[in-house]
Amino acid sequence: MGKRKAMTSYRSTLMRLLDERGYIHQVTEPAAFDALAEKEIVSAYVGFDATAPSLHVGNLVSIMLLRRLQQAGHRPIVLMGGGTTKVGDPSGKDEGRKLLSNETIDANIASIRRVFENFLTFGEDPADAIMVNNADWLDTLAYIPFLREVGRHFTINRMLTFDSVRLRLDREQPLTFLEFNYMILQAYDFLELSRRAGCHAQFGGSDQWGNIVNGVELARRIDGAELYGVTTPLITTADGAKMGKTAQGAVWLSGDLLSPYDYWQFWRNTQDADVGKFLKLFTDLPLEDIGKLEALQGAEINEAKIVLATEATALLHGREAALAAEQTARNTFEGGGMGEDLPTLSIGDGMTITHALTALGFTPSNKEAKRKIAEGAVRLDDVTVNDPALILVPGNEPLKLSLGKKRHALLMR
RNA sequence: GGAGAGGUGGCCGAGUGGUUAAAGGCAGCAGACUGUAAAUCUGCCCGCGCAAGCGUACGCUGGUUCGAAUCCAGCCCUCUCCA
Repeated sequence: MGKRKAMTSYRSTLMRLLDERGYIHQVTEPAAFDALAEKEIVSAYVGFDATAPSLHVGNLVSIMLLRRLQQAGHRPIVLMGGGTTKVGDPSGKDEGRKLLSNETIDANIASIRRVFENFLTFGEDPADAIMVNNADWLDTLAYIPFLREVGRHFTINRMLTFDSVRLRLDREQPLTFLEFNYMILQAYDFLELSRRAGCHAQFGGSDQWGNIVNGVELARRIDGAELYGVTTPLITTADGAKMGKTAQGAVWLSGDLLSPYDYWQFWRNTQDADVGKFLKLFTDLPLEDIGKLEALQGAEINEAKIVLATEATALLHGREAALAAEQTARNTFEGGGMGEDLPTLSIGDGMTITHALTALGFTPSNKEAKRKIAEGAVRLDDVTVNDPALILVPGNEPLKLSLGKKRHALLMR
């Protein structure tokens, strides 16, 4: 069963790479999987649910894990959860979320899949990534045959002990039979991918350990297949919070939902204590370079954060966009000036400062904008504004509107 | 189907007729200090409006009352135990 990463010396390129960069939390059979990865091209998958039109940084560890897999010469499989999303993962959530329509799920998948093209190479070669959708096999399952083939391998006794389920029961919150089936379907996915695509392993976050082990056991019982599971540590910030929240909400990977500049800023604001860890996980920089960067002390660590921000942004949005974001940030924060990558707002012939702040998304409401002005947090071209009724009039040069130290925008006609 | 408990702002959770836009905590935002860090301290934290003011809000719908999150009725939903 689950062993902590007891092994100190993996032999395969893959496992060494994963281990030294901090991706490994638990492995089902470390020695056997290590040996497999040394001897042949391994296919491994990560499942992604389609509950939103974009993935977010919380998914990034898994995505990077697939990237490492490919870098080590193996084959990543991206599983889109078109089928499982219709059921809903009960873990973590307090209550079952509202059911998404099939149309929404399909649209989400279409929107999500583009992100992977930035991190993985898809194609026909042995180590090229492929993408599959579990709706392809889940949607058409026949209930009774499925129960007889798969359902009989699951005991309720054991299912009730899983965190995702127990949490709900302990808190006396509802758990529907629909959601209760999620773990069975996910286990079945693993079996199905083993059969269809010769998949050897499943990766996932540490919260997926139970689900992954279920799949491993199911495939062994039904097919006698030897499958493996690897989980990543839950990535938290140094003070224990789950990473991935900003003022505007989740840190989306889609550029439509979060601009490259804002994405760059997210990484730039990393805590000191996390810089090394993040560089290893979220950039391709060699470990020697990372070692030097994380050794920087005091204010110098900011240079390491800039490298982190630029490298991480380059992976997702391309180097050009990353460098543009970096340049804008340098101009804005270090030069007291501005940069063209800042968010812009067209104010037409004039607009009150309150409305401009809200239109930019800096404040959630006009009321909040007024509060911020009253608090002295709002500046126009670096001069504090006191009048919430101030009307902004466009000039020849764009005006720089700032909220707090971090959020800046350009206003133009 | 029966008995009991319960549904309050992003979350947790007080509140049982007016002083309640609703205690407290968490999360969040801003200010000070800094390094676009952490920690700490301070302020803010439903919306619209320049403002006066207005509008929404305590599961839903009606009712009682000058006045309801608070009382009454019906309904919906959840949990626990029983069948």
